[in-house]
Amino acid sequence: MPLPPPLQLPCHPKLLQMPFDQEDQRGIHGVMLSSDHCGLYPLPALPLSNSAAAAAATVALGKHSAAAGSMPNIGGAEEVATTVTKAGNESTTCNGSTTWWRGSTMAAAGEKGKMKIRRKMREPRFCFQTRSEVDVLDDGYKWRKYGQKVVKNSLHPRSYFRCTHSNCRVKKRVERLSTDCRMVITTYEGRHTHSPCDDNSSGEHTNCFSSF
DNA sequence: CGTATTTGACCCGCGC
DNA sequence: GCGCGGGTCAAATACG
Repeated sequence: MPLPPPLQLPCHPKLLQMPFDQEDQRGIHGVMLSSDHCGLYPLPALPLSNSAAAAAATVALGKHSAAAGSMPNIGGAEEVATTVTKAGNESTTCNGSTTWWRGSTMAAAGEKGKMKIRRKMREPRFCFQTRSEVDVLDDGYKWRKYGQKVVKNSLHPRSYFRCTHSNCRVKKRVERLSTDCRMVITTYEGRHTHSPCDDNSSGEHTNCFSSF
């Protein structure tokens, strides 16, 4: 069996990008979809720091075919997307940059003493709830883990990743639902400044999400 | 040996 | 002001 394809987002990346551009920069911006093999369904409240995320679950969605072609209420409140995947983690070769995120994050935040500034800055976020056998879904980007934390009210630790691209400050958190260990919550924070293809010189990924 | 991951410590925001 | 919990750092360790 060939390697499973990268994570297929349930809608067009252009649509995923929309909330970033339309909403303010303070809160969570998510595409909150749930998906099973037969369709999409609203999500329960997610364990996000911003309680407003709970309201995100109210998005009414049709069948997956509708989601693939159009995204209702995309410009409204925060939403979360979920898809089903059994994708494994393709191990792609990093470009070898030793500065990976420091060049961007530390430059933007300054040194440690300016962490306050950095933390004040809220990045737009997307949340995906995914039924997956693997924690880290291959979305076409190259991620580097920088932390793991056991969070309260969760049986599973939360993992923290950064995009390895030198000028990309995108982060993502990955955690499993305590109520259903098969479900993985992936939260993207920030926007990629590059296409996934930039991370994979092989060009293996044809579905580039240039919008995150 | 270079790179990625792990993990304990630290920092900060927020609620009380 | 204090404590808790989430997020990040960075040294140690693992891995290819």
